[in-house]
Amino acid sequence: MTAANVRARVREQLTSEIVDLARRMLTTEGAAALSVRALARELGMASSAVYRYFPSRDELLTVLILEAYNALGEAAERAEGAVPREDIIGRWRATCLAVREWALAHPHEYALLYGSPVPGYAAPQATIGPATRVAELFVKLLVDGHAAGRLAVSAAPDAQSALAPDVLSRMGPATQADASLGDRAVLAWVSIYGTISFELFGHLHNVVVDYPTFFDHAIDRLADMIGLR
Amino acid sequence: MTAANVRARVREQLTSEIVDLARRMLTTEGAAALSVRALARELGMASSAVYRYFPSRDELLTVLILEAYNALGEAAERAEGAVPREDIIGRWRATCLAVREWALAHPHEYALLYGSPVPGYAAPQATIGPATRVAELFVKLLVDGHAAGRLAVSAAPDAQSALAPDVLSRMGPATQADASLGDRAVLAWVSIYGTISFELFGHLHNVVVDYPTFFDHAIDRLADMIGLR
DNA sequence: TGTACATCAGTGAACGCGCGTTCACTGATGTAC
DNA sequence: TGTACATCAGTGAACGCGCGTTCACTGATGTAC
Repeated sequence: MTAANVRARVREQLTSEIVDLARRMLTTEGAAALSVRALARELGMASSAVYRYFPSRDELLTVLILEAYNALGEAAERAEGAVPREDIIGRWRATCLAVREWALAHPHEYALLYGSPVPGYAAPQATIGPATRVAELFVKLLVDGHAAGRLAVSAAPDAQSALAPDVLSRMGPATQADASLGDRAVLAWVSIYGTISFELFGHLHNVVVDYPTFFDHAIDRLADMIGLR
Repeated sequence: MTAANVRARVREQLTSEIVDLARRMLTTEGAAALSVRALARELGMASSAVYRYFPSRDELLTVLILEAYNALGEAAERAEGAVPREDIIGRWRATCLAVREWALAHPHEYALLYGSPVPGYAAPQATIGPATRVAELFVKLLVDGHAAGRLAVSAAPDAQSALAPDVLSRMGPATQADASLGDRAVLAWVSIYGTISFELFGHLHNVVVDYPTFFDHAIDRLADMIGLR
């Protein structure tokens, strides 16, 4: 290994050490408390040194957002992947449960992804891919469900979809037979996140007593709404 | 009118002028940009003078949150109130549409109410009432719907609700006949907010093309889920 | 292998900014006799 | 009605804090000949 490679490796290690610490700070204190200076303080180095590794605070935030999307996506993929392919409802349930579990375990990260947009921060292109990993699972679910005949398709005449054409086409042939299927699926997907957000942000306080059961009911109802069986 | 009353009246006027300006700043710049100093600057007075009217920034934020909840509640009540009492689905639709409309017209206020919790800010008791005005409309809807026989009640054996007992009791006798009714209603309510939040926060970008239509479909689907007819 | 140079990581001070809140104060307005 | 006192609104300076980012620098590490 050349000397240059040693240097590169050391650099990589410190870079990931910075990200690790930033993630820990985000987890415990929230995004608002994540500052370059606090980070440097914790690392025991000058705040200016951090700029050798990240050009700005926003860049660092972007990395954290990317990581969070990927962590959530991975958790969902792992849970969903453990269910037999033909058990469509089981896959739906596993995905939803994994999202909620991850959100409860990482409330600040979840809020960063799905809470109010951070003022002055514009999500760069690079976040789009990781941001859609969970959605991708739902899309495959629809395709597989239709192929396996486990997706109720009831054509309503002159129904029209409000979705983007390429989203519909990715959802597969079922959306052509049933124009409302895509919209219902997106609504279900959104409702899952709405439920989790409301739970996490405290809007179900004094309304729901047994959160896991409530979520469980929600999953089943929404599966029903999509037409999974 | 005594001199003291004049003073009190002047004081009241300036107080509401401050709140007005604060609301305008919140509307245009968002909650993060709302600072006592910026406010005073805009008012043309010393920042310390503001403290004659509000003991702290948090107190001011609380007033704005209260106002926002009340404005949203009022908008929903007005829209819902304009629909004939016996048109249960019409009332449901009007309420949902009013909430979305208000949210689109006041995105920063909506984010303040339903986005990520503001770090370090604990909502005081006083916000609870106004916060439930819209929910109250939905509850009445259920009660009236059941009384009018416009609420499908299908008892599922050994189903159990995850809701707080007093919420169930406020929802009326229908929840006793159908244990899942309350949960479904709350899920629908949450889903409406989830849909609005996702639209507002940009998560439906590249997914939904026609937002009003998507929301319209959502309303109908969710009414169906509750069992309204 | 040794030396001259280039690259790089990290430092510490500084810039310029904004914030919430306090405090002693000045004047104006109101009150009591 | 006039005067002494009390109340109140608003001021301006200050405290103490934190932030992101820049910049000239030192010293160590790597590279080319």
